Amino acid sequence: MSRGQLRPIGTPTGPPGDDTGCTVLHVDMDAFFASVELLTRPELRGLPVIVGGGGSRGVVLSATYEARAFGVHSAMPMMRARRLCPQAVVVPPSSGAYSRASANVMEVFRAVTPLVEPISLDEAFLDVRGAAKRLGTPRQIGEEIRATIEDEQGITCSVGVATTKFVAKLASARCKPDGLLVVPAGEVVAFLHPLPVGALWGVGEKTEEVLRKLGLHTVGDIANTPVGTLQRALGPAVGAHLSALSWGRDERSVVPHEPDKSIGAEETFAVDVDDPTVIARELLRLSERTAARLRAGGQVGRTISIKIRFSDFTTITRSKTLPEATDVGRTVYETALALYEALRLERARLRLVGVRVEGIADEAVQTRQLQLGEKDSGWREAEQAVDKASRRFGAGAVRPAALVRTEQDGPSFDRHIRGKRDR
DNA sequence: TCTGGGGTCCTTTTGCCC
DNA sequence: TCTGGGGCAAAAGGACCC
Repeated sequence: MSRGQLRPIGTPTGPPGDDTGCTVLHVDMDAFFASVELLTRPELRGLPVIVGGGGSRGVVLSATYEARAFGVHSAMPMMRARRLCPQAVVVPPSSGAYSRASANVMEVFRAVTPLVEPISLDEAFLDVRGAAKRLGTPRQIGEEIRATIEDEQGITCSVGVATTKFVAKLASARCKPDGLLVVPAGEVVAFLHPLPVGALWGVGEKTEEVLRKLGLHTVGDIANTPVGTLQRALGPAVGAHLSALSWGRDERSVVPHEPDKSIGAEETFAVDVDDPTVIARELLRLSERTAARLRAGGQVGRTISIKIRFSDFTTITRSKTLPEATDVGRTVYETALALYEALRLERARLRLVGVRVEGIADEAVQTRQLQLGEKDSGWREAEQAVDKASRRFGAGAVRPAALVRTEQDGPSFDRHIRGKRDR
């Protein structure tokens, strides 16, 4: 499929104002985090740059194309990335800058259509059906978006234009970086079938392996396999889904805003931990953080779950559903701690702990019976006061006593108050 | 090669009720 | 009274995505 040369621009062959039958755009920023970093550090342009945590256990969050040339890609362990590309400049992530840049590009999208579905900070689907009269064909809209973002934000993006979300997403991936690709309705099957199975949304390492054992290597192979065979190998839902995708069938529409179904926080320790006191303190911190986010969004949740990852990377979860939904950190913590203690881990070495609240609903629509002297109520008011203080004085200004670090807690505290680390 | 942190969705198992 | 099984919700695990 040639890039951007499928049809002459402006010669309608389909419905008026639409030269391809396409209605969906997928916009994907190129090496987003790394590109944002380059805005403030132009001297790094042209160099291999890797954004990622500095610690020994970090992974690559984003890498410039110069770094990718060495085989570096996102989600790769930092250790490995440094080995592959020792000359790379490693930059710690600055999440605030990414959020701001993301908000700016989302604004550009919303100027085109209100039907914007963000998938992450750096990606979104746009339904441009309603924008055609005002702004031209989907291809022209895509080019306009690309030019605007490059002018205003100084970063490039790639745009896939298609009849469905999933084909649009594959199209943007095919024309990366800094490209645009239109896949007209009539060319969907020809576009899809040569692709490797791993290109399909929902096919990761495990599924790919199952498919490989069935002798299926391309999307076309899947298309020519009976649905029943796929379903027996992969389960009814996944099997049917992949079969449909392989023929370009994807009913999902562009939905502007889906509320979160769960909110959580987790942390990988710098070194494995077996001390129950340290683990309990971490559960408290994560519970407070999660509950604060619930309150900030005016939400409550009923199911509390914890996640434990052992030093060998095996992972378990435990959950408990409460009679009443809550947004109180203390309640989240007490439930999380009880779940942890019930495991009776006997000082097993843990790599990660996490806390998550599921079954989320708007606090306003919940009938709030808790205010009538339930044990939550006192904590709730206290935590709301903390929220208020945090907004005025900054996060962490007020914390549970167990989270106030003491001198023997080590270097990170020292660094914090003394500004340097020399003891 | 040694694997982050934020999520979603699907499947299987289990316990409960009738 | 015992047993089977349908239906359901919760719990647990796992694959996957960015």
